[in-house]
Amino acid sequence: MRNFLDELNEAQREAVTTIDGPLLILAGAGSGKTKTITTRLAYLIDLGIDPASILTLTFTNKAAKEMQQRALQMIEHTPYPPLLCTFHKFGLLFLKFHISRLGRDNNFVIIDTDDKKRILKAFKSDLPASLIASEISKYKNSLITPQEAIAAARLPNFKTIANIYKEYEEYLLENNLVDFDDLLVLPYKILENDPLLCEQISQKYQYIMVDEFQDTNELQYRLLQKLCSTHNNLCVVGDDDQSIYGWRGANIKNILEFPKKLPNAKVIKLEKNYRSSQKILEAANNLIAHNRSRLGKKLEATLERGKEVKVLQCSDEQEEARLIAKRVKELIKEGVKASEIAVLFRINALSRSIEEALNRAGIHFKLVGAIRFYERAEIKDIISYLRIIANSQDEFSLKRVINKPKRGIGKATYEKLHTAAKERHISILALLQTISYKELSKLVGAKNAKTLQDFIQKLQYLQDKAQNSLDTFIDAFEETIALRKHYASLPDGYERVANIDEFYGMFREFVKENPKSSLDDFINELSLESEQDQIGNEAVSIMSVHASKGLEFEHLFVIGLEEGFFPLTGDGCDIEEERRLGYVAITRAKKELTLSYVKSRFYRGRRAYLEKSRFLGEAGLIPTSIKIEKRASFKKGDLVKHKLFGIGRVLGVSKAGREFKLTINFGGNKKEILASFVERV
DNA sequence: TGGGTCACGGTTTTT
DNA sequence: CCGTGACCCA
Repeated sequence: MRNFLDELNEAQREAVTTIDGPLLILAGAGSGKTKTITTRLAYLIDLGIDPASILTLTFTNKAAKEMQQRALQMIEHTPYPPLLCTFHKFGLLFLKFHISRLGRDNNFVIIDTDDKKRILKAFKSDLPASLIASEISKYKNSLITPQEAIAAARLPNFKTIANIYKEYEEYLLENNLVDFDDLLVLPYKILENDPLLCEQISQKYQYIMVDEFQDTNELQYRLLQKLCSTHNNLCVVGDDDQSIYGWRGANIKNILEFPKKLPNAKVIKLEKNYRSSQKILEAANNLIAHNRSRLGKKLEATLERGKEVKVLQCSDEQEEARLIAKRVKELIKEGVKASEIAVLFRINALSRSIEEALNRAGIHFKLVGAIRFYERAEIKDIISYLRIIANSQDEFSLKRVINKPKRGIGKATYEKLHTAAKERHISILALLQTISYKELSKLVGAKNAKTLQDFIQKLQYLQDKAQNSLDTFIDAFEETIALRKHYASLPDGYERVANIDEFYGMFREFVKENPKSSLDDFINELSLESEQDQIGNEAVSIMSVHASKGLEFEHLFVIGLEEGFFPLTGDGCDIEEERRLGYVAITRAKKELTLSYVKSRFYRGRRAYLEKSRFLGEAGLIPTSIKIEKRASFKKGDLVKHKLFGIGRVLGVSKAGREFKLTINFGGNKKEILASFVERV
């Protein structure tokens, strides 16, 4: 153990050896955060603390996996490893043991966001399912019940949403489904209702660590409070300057106010940076210093001065992409590994020109986090099949696959089955399993009845197979359902077939490694799995700034540093969060950093003329021109044309924020209009 | 049932 | 400009 401590700097060592009471480790970008956490874990165990009493929570599977690996390397003599997993995985484990306290069976199935929307769509409403989904998520994360939501709703739209929320919850309960929010909400409710259990659990986990604490939402924070209610041994690690998930509910106050909320909390700052050159850190420090709500810390360089940060000015996105591709090619020629090069952008729409230019230059690249594996239609099809095989109540999965591959069972037939099942208060599958052929043909016609009976027989056969011989299950699955064959017959099926093969392979591997597990276990494991970890060795990575968090590259390009794109302005824009995004982007770079902007960019079918980003000036990369007061392009007496009102004459000009407002006389009709909405005649 | 056409709207993403 | 979803007709 000694030697592990010797490898740490002073602040890191203090963080590792402070083990009692609340502790906030403010870990700047590239400051050895993972090393500190994993060493702390090893240290605790080395002190003789029971690994079973240590809990470490992360946000992503990737982080959990990485830490697990690194910690295990350090811990040599432990009978069992400490629990280190995502919040959601912890919730899942908890529910497997305790969901019975809510009167529910622990063979529940986890649904993902896509499934959620599918369910919501079935409750017809004119509001988009995605909106309803996010509103429901907000309710859940604020621990508001459907009844409370209905009672509080004033506006008609909110009433609709609240009512759908109620129906949705009933649907989940009926089908024994659990959504991602439930994995946290339900454990919280259980702990809230049962103080004795809460105390027991808190006693069980004497030492709790949380990674990326700046990304916790309200519910996660409250769950943590429950978990450490008896001891307050809560060590949180994070960086307020890297909080970039406010828009999805992360509450930056959790980290900003941690010292205030827990007055005896110790705060340790890790400010020594081991990743980037001095020049790069300077830019990062300069930029983030413009934020007001932060705990305040400054990255200190340990590496050499390095190259100047480059600012690349281009006329348009074509040139920008071409110049970057050219430089990337040079780097590769010089022997730089492609995996050490990345191009980042604020919004995915900007990736296109880069992709094209890299393609043209013959550079291998990988678009990180575009469409996720398990969100692909073909994979979701298989998963849906697996779900109905594992849990025959699962109606929405059935809906997805009942006509896949096409069997001629369309919407109309499905509706007939749905109403018939509802009348009898059973699931469609149960209906199909019990109904006689005669009755079924009366309901949907002889041809469909035959198809459905055949379908149900296949499912029953597979259900049997899943229970008795999971090792050969997946082969039996392809034999009976023939999804792979189906996709292979489609014109663009090549990639889909490859995905299906990969999935089948994953399944076989899982069964091999977990011989005692059930199909249910596989599905649950899968729902929490993502695969953003495979960043190719041979390829240049191109990705959004969000997707780059936690990664590092020797040579980094950040494109689109223009007002309106980065920072991305618009309604609900949080300029400080945008700045933190800029900070995250810059601090990904180790040796060489290039920031580019264009004068004009083709976007949404039109060419937009843009100003360079204020971040360039704030980072001290270009001289901050003393703000020249923007002059109005119109004056009194000018003739102008408006799309709707036609031609008019300017009567007056006034300022409206960064813009100018014109008073215009359209044939006796006086209007106040922003200058950007009219053009000179 | 399912293929075709048109209108519309459009950040960032993990579990 | 491009993908999605609603709607219509064979």
